[in-house]
Amino acid sequence: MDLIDRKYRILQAIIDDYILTALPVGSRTISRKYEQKLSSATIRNEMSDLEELGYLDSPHTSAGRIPSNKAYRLYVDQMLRPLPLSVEETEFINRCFDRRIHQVDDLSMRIAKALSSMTHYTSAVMTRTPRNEQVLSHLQLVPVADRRVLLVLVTQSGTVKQSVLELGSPVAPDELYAVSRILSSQLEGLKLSELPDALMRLSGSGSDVHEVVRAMAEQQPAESQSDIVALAIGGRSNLLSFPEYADVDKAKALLSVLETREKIVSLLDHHGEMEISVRIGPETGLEETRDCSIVTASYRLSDGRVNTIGLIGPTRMQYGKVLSVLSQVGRSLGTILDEHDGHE
Amino acid sequence: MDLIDRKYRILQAIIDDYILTALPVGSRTISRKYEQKLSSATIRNEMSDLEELGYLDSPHTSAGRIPSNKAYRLYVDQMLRPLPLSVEETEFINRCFDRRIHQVDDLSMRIAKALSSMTHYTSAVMTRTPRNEQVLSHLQLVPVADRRVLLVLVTQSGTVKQSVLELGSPVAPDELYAVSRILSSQLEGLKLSELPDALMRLSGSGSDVHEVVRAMAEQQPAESQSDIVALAIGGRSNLLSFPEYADVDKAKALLSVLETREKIVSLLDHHGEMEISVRIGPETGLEETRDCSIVTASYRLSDGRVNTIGLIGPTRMQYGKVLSVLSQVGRSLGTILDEHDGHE
DNA sequence: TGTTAGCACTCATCGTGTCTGAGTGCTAAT
DNA sequence: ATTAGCACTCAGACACGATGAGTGCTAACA
Repeated sequence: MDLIDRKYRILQAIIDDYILTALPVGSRTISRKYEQKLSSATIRNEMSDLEELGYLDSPHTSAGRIPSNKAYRLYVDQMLRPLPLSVEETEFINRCFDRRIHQVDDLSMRIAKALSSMTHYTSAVMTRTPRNEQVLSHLQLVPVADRRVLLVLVTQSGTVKQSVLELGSPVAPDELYAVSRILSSQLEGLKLSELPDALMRLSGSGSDVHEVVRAMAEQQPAESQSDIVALAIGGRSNLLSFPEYADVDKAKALLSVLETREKIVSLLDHHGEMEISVRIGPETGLEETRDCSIVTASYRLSDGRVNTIGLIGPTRMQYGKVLSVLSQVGRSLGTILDEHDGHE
Repeated sequence: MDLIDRKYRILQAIIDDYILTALPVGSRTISRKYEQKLSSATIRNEMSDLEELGYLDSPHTSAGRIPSNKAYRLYVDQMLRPLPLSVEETEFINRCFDRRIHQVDDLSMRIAKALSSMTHYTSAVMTRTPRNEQVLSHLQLVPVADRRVLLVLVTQSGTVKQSVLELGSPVAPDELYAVSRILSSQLEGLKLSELPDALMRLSGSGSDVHEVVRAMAEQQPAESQSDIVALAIGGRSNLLSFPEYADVDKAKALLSVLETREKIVSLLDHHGEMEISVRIGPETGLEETRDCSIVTASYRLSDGRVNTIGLIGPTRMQYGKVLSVLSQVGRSLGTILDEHDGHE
């Protein structure tokens, strides 16, 4: 269904205006601000057609029209002119990455803060480290109590994973360091997914080693299936500025979702092929976000980790800006992380 | 200024009622629900006195009274009867700790979730690890790029700290592992605060070691002053249920504070001697929280770490319940962490 | 002297009715 | 095909009075 040029332009004008103001837009507005050659009556006819085609909704008889999800879809897929970032914005992004990144652990948080402060939406930064592609770089046991040991696993991509082991019998601290060295040299270089098998093979060793191996083997199955997922959320309170969340209950429902780790992850995980994905309304997959849009950018790093950054806001989102910001930040982040990765 | 018994009881009734309903409470309500021996007129006289004494405010002429901060202070300090937790609640808390704590990293988050789901307020869990009391247990270098190295420090209390070093000249991965071993054996057992000095002494060693030592020494000063602070926040959206935040702007202002790490830390850090502290309104110290109350419980663990758990809500907080929950959870948490700590 | 009944007064809230203005759809003229 | 004109709709703003929960004060009472 091709829309003839004029309808197309009018629809675009309506969407642009509504994104800006959040107010239903009427024929007169379009005629004055966007299509001065045409009278409001003409616009009215076109709008009526557009409504019939499913691109517009009217909240009630005598309010203007608002774009439907179908309209946003069209807008994102075909009407979007890339909005170049301003010099200030580019500089802002660069400054974020420019700084020496000494604290790895809060890099995600810094990016999330930057994303949300630039766009005024809520941002998420997720790094998914697939367990079965990660190679163990070092293993360290730290005594915390008689029968309790902290196990620290460091992978070659720099991910650190801690867990607590419950030993059947106490092991002296000095012994533990010896065990650390033995296990570390035995297991280094293996993929995390190979650990269970390797542990099986080791279970015949000296008694202290055996004890630790047993404890590791015991907790391994529970963990080995799931990837390691690091998550940072920024600018939650930004959502409260939008008139669509003037109703506190709506706001609460949405913010609750943003407190549930699994839900956020499910929102960020899209299984499409695209690097950048825009999901509108119900496409987001969750009931609670049926009138939000989510834009995500995903990059697979050379060590198998997948980095996803995303923004969530009302369907009336500034898609142009959001897309530019995400792709720019995504690019910078990909570069810096892959450099990190030894393939600079 | 001692309040005679009756005034005292009436004030208590007013506070109780207001905490429950959030509605200004009138003389008639008190006379019917709390002091049936007295007529509303008598209550009126007493309330008038209480207002003059600064314990009550009236929003406007004909709208009942609401407790002032001074009243809450008195309430917390003198009127509070400890509210025992129900069986279900105690069990709920136990279940949180009962579970094998394999994932150390999300213990805080689990506690925060539990606190906020039990109280319907917003919770915070903070663990402050003072750098100068922590003993290094292991040091590991992981190559991430030619001139970039991930430094992982593990302390004897099980805290893991990562940072990225920028090397002046590239070091081969194999070399790096050798350096790891050397440095680890040299530095193990030292306090983190002793690292800078120790690094000075080591700077004469082999060239690769030297390079790493230099990079560590370079970033050390920036970090060595500040403690390592881990923070988890739970139930932010709970705040939106309270009528005091029906106004989205107020809600936004408060939620913004809860997105600023430093502000949260400043709210949780109180320098009193008490294990449990209740701060009301302006006592919280931040402009943005001038009509909130914050209750915190702090426990110093035997290895020097300080654990603080806290709840934030409107000044009209259920102090009784909050205090019981916090002290119960604090106790359990202290136990489990100190057991962790080798002193089981 | 402390307590209470009674009364005048205040003021937020709620429902009602009216008005206004932005919007639409339709029809007839250009 | 476009537009001017007109009747119609409907949310939002405003004014108005009624309601009722509250107060303070005074005078009577135990």
